[in-house]
Amino acid sequence: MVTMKDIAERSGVSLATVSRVLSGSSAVSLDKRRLVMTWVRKLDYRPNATAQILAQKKAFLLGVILPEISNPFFAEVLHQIEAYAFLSGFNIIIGNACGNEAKAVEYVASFLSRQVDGILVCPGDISGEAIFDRIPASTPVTVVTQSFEGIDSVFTSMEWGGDLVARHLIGLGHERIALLGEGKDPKFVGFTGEMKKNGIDINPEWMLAESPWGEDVPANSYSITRDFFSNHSDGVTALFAANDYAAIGALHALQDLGIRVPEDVAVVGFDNTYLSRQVRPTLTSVGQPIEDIGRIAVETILSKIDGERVAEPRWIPLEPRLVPRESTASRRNSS
Amino acid sequence: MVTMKDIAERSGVSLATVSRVLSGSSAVSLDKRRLVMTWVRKLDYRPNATAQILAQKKAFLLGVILPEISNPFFAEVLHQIEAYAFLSGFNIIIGNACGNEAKAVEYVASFLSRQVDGILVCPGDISGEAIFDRIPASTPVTVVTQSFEGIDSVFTSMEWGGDLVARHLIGLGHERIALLGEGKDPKFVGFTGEMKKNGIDINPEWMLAESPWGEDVPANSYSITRDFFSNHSDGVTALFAANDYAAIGALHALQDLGIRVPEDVAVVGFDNTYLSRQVRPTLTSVGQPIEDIGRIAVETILSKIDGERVAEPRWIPLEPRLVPRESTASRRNSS
DNA sequence: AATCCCATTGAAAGCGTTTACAAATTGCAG
DNA sequence: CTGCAATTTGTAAACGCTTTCAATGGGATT
Repeated sequence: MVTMKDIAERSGVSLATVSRVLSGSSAVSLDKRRLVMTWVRKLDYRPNATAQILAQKKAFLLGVILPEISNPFFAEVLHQIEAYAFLSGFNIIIGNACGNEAKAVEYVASFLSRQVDGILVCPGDISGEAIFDRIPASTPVTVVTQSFEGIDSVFTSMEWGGDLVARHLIGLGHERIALLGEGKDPKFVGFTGEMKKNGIDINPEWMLAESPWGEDVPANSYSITRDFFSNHSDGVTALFAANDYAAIGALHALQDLGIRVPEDVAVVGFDNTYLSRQVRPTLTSVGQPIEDIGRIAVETILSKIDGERVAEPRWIPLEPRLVPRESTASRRNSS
Repeated sequence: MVTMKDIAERSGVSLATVSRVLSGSSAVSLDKRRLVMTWVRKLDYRPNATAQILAQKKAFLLGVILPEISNPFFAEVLHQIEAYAFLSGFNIIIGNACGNEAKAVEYVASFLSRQVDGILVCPGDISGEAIFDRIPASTPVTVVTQSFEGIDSVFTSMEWGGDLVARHLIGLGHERIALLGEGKDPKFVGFTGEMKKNGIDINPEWMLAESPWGEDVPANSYSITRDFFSNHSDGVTALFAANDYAAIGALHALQDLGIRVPEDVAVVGFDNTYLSRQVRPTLTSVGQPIEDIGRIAVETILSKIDGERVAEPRWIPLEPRLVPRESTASRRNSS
């Protein structure tokens, strides 16, 4: 490997001068600069980032903790983070927690040891506590995709998403709407709140309870939906599922019962996964503004890295987007 | 930050002794060892990985170049690579090329500058040349997911995948089979080869040409398939698509024409994406052994990092898996 | 008691940068 | 010319660790 020392010797200048030429940190006479650059090119010199980090105490490295890379949503978040970090000259080192808190903690330790300039954390289903406890105050952190007490957070407001669905369905004339998921889910809270504002109450019996994150979500929601609509459908004209997987299970259940979507029952999913575009009928869904999340998360942490100290943690809720598709096409037109 | 020097001072021993205790590289008397460890714990000492890298010339870092993280397939490959790297104590630094060769090259430069121990490259659709040219022979590389002239490669044999499809369809009694994709695609080469071995020729007219990687693949394959089957379906009883996206477009086309799948026409996809499980009917597909790819890729590069020098590059073709689903259910049972 | 060996330890030289400080050179006003 | 500031350059000390080499000391061996 060719080092600065080699360049210095060939050019007959000191190490400091070479460093100055390379970094542009202070003026160097034109002739020496040219001389040095000539040798830099001739020997194809590449700086050793490790040595630079040690000397400068700046690594241009961001650690990213993810709950599960192979989940397309987080893969996309990572993609956006990477894109914006790249623009700012930062590299990304990843830690995939796999729902394993100990692994996440170990990754955090690695990151700190490697002198990362900051850590972005997508906690996913593991509690953040253990992670944040091990990050010293001197290392910037921001939570991505969720909000966390006392820590800068960039996330989508799920309540807001529920609002959007409510307004969308109200606009289409629906008043009797079943919910598929967990009642305390913020999106349902937002949804019922917005409905109530419009004088519409959601019957608690239409809350088809299901954990949206377990194994084999589509199959579960299939059977739950099938049960509901074959027994006591109760005049329900729309179904709002906690996510696209659940929505698709429901869709299949309705189709198997001979219930037409959207003519008889409209279906709304959540997350706007690419499934929602592939299924028939295509599925109305609510998407997170992933690009914004990534960009703003990176901006937030870079501003802290650049020394900005803000008194209190910033919570940045972002607005989701409703993407209307066939599964909620207007009833007037279709039936 | 507390450094080894602090530990040394508190314990009243030399830096060298602290280093020896921490690394276990050579014997230290029990009392000093205990003394040092006491202070290590008391001060919560954390080694500075950057300094270690500089001194040891080993970074325990793997660079991974990906064509597109948000593609679920590559996300899963990354996941597996991460899993095995983690077990060996290696961290992963990622570079997302986004089909942009210049970006890939820039990432490679970053990685080298950071003294990564090795680079795993998924070239995707960009030509590897430019990348490999910039990696000095001293840095281990292995290609993942594809094979590349003169470089260690871990990949799925697509010919083999074509074989599997051929045998599967033959076993179900199909003889007139349309192909949806590019004729020179290795999987089709494998397929036609295996068919020929069984005395079955594929009519060139049944080769429904389509680029499987462009924009809006499902829509394209939809119209191509629809054209074919509405005009001159020619007794074709099965369709083998180059990937699941294309297969799903075809599926919808057939359904819209009132052609039953699998009773009238069987459909086989490729890649075994999670779409294949969600679509109705569920889609028979051929999956890559992603876990094996990740594991073997990591094993391969680690063995090179550990100094193993093999004369000639290793090409490691892996066997794909055919996953039979509803779209090729036996015709005897169904019709 | 002298010799040798081994286990333990410390001093110091790296690893490849940056940077504070000082020295040398230049230009220019007095 | 002399003095002074500004510019350019070099020296050397960090940065935090590993590792070579030599030194020390205590047994065991003769």
